[in-house]
Amino acid sequence: MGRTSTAKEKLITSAIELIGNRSYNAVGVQELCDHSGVKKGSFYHFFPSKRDLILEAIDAMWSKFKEMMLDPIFNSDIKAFEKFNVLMNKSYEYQSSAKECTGCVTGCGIGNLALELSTQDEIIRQKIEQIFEEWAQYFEDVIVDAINEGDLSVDTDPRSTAQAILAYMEGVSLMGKTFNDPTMLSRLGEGMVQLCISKKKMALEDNM
Amino acid sequence: MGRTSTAKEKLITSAIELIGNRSYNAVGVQELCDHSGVKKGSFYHFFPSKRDLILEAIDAMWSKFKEMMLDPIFNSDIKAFEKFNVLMNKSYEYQSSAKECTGCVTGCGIGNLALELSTQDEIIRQKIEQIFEEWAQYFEDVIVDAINEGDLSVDTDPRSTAQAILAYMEGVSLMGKTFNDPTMLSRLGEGMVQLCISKKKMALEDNM
DNA sequence: TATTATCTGTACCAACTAGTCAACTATAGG
DNA sequence: CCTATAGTTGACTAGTTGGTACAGATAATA
Repeated sequence: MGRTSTAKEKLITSAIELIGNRSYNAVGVQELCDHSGVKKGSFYHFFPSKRDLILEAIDAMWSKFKEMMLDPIFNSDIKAFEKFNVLMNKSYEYQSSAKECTGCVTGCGIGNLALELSTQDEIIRQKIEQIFEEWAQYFEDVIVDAINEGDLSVDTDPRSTAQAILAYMEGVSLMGKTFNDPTMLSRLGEGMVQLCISKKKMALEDNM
Repeated sequence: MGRTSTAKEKLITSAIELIGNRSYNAVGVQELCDHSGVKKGSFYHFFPSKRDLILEAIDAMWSKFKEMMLDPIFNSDIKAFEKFNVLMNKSYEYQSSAKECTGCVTGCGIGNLALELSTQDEIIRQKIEQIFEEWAQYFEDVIVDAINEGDLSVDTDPRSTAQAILAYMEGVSLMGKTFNDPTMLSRLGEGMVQLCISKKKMALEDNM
């Protein structure tokens, strides 16, 4: 019964694109509507508020990121350790094409929203916190694998190492965006592996 | 001649506080004026636009950060390597008190603005790029020292290592803000040192 | 084909936005 | 003490913001 519509999907897509390129507060409801060819009445038919749109857009971004980046890499049979490098390379390619397309390195859409909104909207903060937790879990699993394969010291703390790598990725994205230079991602990408070295191993090394 | 005024300083201080806690676009000129007890007319007497205020506020933030954090640490005679840990600890303390005071980990004020405005305002982007360049220089000098003191392999690339450490700091701040948990800074702080280990040394280690 | 839930278009709103302006006041320096 | 100058004030604008109201259009189903 009733009619069907693609307005909701179009609005979410536009939100990811426009807000991803600028910021949540810099993009208005009207612009979102114009860009997706949807009238305001439809906007508020599907979303109680702009905030509800961004909430759904964040979910969509995360799903897309998992589907296109994390799952293909982390479910593959690449050597555990190498997965981080592959992820960084894919990120580099993504930011490169973003720059060619829009003139700007846009960084990590989720990280951008995290910094903009964490102190202003507790629900959004919690949502992104949960995403980061899930994201770090991908890394943690790989680190555990690497330990089991003997590529990483048994003294490595998988959880905090995973968080450190995620922090580093976000930091590198931030630098890439600030310098508007995608090569930052590939040049600094190597650091990810270094974050895996445990302190114990470093101590051993000191005595070499 | 004419009268004197503290309005300009008060506005800059308020901008650092309010925009630092929320975001550039989330804080209006009126609120800035109310918070600093300055009338709008005076605002536009001192600043041609809101954007000009943030430009000066960024300079003030950076000066204050250098004066209170970077200079005391990096001009001290602490062992080169240890300086990174001291910086992270001081950052942890700063974010802890921010949380006790406002309820929120605010992260790095400069990094926050970088992500919010880099794609929207080229001048601001360049300003922050330059700040990051200067900031990384502090790190680079220390790394060169550490190499000379024999604490770091001669194969270490000081410049890209310095950038990696800065990226990591910014990423850890982002995580701390997203999790609203200052202890993130101290727990992940150790990773800074690991980023200094050169690949050559890692290769040696692999053959152990 | 009629029904009915679903969706769309338009006109609207109050609140807020950054920014303007001219009249006013205080004071530093001669 | 004067006065040029720097700073203050509050009322004002024009445009935008997120959000609302609701009549009318549309199409999936029965």
